[in-house]
Amino acid sequence: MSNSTRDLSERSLQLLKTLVERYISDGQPVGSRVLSKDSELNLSPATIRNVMADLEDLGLVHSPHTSAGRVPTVSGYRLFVDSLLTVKPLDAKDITRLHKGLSERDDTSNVIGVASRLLAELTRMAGVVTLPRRELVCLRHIEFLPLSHKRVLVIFVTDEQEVHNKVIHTGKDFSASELQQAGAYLNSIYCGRSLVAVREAVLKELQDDQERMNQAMLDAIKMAQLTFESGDEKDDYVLTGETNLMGFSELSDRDHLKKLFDAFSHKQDVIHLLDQSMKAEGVQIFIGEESGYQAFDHCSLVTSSYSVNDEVVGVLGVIGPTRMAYEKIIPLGTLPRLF
Amino acid sequence: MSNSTRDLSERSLQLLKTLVERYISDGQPVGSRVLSKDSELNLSPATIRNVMADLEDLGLVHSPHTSAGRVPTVSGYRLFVDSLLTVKPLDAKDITRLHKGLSERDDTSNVIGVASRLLAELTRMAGVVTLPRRELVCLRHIEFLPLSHKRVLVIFVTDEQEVHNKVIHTGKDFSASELQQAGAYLNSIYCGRSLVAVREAVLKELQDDQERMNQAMLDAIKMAQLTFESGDEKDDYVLTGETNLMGFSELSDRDHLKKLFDAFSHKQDVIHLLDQSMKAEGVQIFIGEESGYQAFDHCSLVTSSYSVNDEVVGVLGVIGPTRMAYEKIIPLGTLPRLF
DNA sequence: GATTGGCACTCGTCTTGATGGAGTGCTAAT
DNA sequence: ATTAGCACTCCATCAAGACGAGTGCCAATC
Repeated sequence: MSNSTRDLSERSLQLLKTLVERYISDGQPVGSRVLSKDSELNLSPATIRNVMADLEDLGLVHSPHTSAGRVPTVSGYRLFVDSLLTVKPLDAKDITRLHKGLSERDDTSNVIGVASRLLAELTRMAGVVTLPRRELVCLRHIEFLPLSHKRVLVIFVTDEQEVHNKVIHTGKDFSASELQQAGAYLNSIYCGRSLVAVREAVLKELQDDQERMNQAMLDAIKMAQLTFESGDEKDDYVLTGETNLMGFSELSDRDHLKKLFDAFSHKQDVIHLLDQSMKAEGVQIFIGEESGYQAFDHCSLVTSSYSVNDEVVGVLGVIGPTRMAYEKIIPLGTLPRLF
Repeated sequence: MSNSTRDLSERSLQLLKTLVERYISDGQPVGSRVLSKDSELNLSPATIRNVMADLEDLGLVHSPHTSAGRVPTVSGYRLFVDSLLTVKPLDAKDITRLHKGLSERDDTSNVIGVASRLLAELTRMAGVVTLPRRELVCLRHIEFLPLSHKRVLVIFVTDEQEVHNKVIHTGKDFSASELQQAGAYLNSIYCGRSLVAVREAVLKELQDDQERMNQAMLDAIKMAQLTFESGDEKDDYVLTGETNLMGFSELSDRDHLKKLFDAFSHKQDVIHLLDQSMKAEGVQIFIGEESGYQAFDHCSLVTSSYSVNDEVVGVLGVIGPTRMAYEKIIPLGTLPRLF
């Protein structure tokens, strides 16, 4: 069965819309009587019951039991957000708040955290923002410090103020001044290039004839290679307001809650999910089981990617129960433009 | 009423002990019959009921209702852990696991995180470890990088491999090379001294006559002052295994859980609590309301401080329900010695 | 033919009352 | 001082019944 808009009369759609809206605001299965009064079509409950039966056949709504009202299914929500939703513009008060919050950012020097917190506060759900993907971001400064046992601490700064560090194992011990030289050398040639570009350049350098380089240069290149070798660099995200989710009755079941929070702390699944939505432009929505992860079965995730220098490098999103006020959440997808 | 050991007969203490042990393992109020069989004193349930009445008068145990068994109160637990507990030595398997985990640490280069995770895994509760207090830790390297708008990014490394960074606002814009000089200068005089010592030295320098310094030196000192000025440096901690706490029925109430997790993410209260226990040597235990924070009402916190260079710089701890197997948790207080 | 009112039916929730079990407190006997 | 016995209290569980909400279907109506 295809749930496209065409299969349904204007009236059925209208009813589905008010049903979803009503359910989102009340959280109770909605019956034919309320629907009859809520919708502007002057229809009797009986008529509405007929329509509901049709919608149920199409899998858009569902009855918890014989004599409860109807509740939207995932497909129902999907149709709703895709075709029926009337997005509300961002509240002026909220915009002010966003601007204010983001302008204070250099106070904490943590834009990502601030953005996540703002999302959580505004929506009273959970806010999540991924850190910019390292590879797409530019190298600004790199530096090495000696540790004991042939280990070297690498510190590198990307873009404006993100500081990363990593311990690498070198073949031999280096002195502080040797390392300083290496850093200076690498800075002179690789600064301003994206990490992925640096990685490629370094590899090429190592494959090319190494005759024209002296030992110090070679050591430097090797260390750079160790630093930027791919793989182990996990992307990360900042999640705030998780506790807001404990307030929602549909998530307050202990098992669900545990699964959800476990997913939050393992991070892997969440990262994967967010990664997926980074590929899509604009606002992306996963409703309930659509995410494919059991932990998110009763949750929806609304995301939007953000860019630095016209390059998509991360996503921000809001996590809440499937029963969320989509029309207020979706406009937050414009948040990235405020950066 | 003073709950000292002297007020009570050997027998009463013995009974209290078995009661607490039984309650910890079962989680059910324990009645006179089980107690009669559990304890090696051959006493009839009736006699035990008399003793229980005494213990109840002393506020050591409590009846949830007329005909349920008895449950230890906070004072009961307190007396138990202070005087009755027979601490079990650390399981050999666990020691192996700890050693293994800690030896792999430089893989992730995050000892704190690894320790916290190990605590959580071993206890199946929540593990928490504070980061070493910055002020007590030694400066190894400092460096400045220019940002836009009179802002400077400070990166400094303490001890072996902790990297910190901070943005400071300077009076004017500096060039990269000026900043490099400043860093070199500061490194030459302050390396190897503790942050608190550096702070003091810097302040003294600024108060002394500044005639003998050139402008560059003065700028460097001023930047150091901005970097290490006290106050805003919040201590922090790493908490893992929070989700384990959701499994315990006595904490699974939605409200309690929310309060608890809120406390975890606000951090402030937890930090304060951990700070308190840093002052005490050895293992410190907060049982239920003893912590003074409502969020922890049904939790206990077992902590132990750890040192670097014979100086106490942080604490590690385990958070779980008051009904926890104290005899297995407390020996983990020796964990710091394994570092 | 679409819409509506009416009616029987289903199902979940809430209340009530009965039953049984666990555990206590008290008292009298040992 | 300890114990056995007994009456009592309270909780948990279950069944039965009343109630309300909502449905599905059918026949009447527009």
